[in-house]
Amino acid sequence: MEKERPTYYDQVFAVTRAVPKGRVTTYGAIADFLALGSARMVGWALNKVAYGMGVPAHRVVNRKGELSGRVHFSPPSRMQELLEQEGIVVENDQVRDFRELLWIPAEYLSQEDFDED
DNA sequence: ATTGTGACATACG
DNA sequence: CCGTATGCCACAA
Repeated sequence: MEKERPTYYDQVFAVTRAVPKGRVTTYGAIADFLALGSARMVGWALNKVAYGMGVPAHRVVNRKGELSGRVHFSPPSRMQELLEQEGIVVENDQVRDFRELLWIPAEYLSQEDFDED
């Protein structure tokens, strides 16, 4: 077996997958939980997978609650549809009651508790 | 090693 | 609200 150390992607994927249905999180929140660098890395990592590994990337939005990453979906409207399927209301490319739907991994998960695999 | 890139965040004017 | 600047740092070439 080829030994593979956890890459930054895996961290982001794991946390993203941990986001409860009907909730959303932000790049900054994930980055903060990982305590690794910046939110940019999160979006960049998601771009590599883009739902390819079963990662609900549609639950990740920017700090304003906007679907900033929808352009990376196929089609872009896919992101909003997925969110609406989970009961999230999206208006003007922004999540309604985003503040209430926001799920911060750092407040629910522990780096010890969460495993990458 | 260096440069370019990026689904962000924050600060400033 | 908008544009600009800077920080952030993993990864590809």
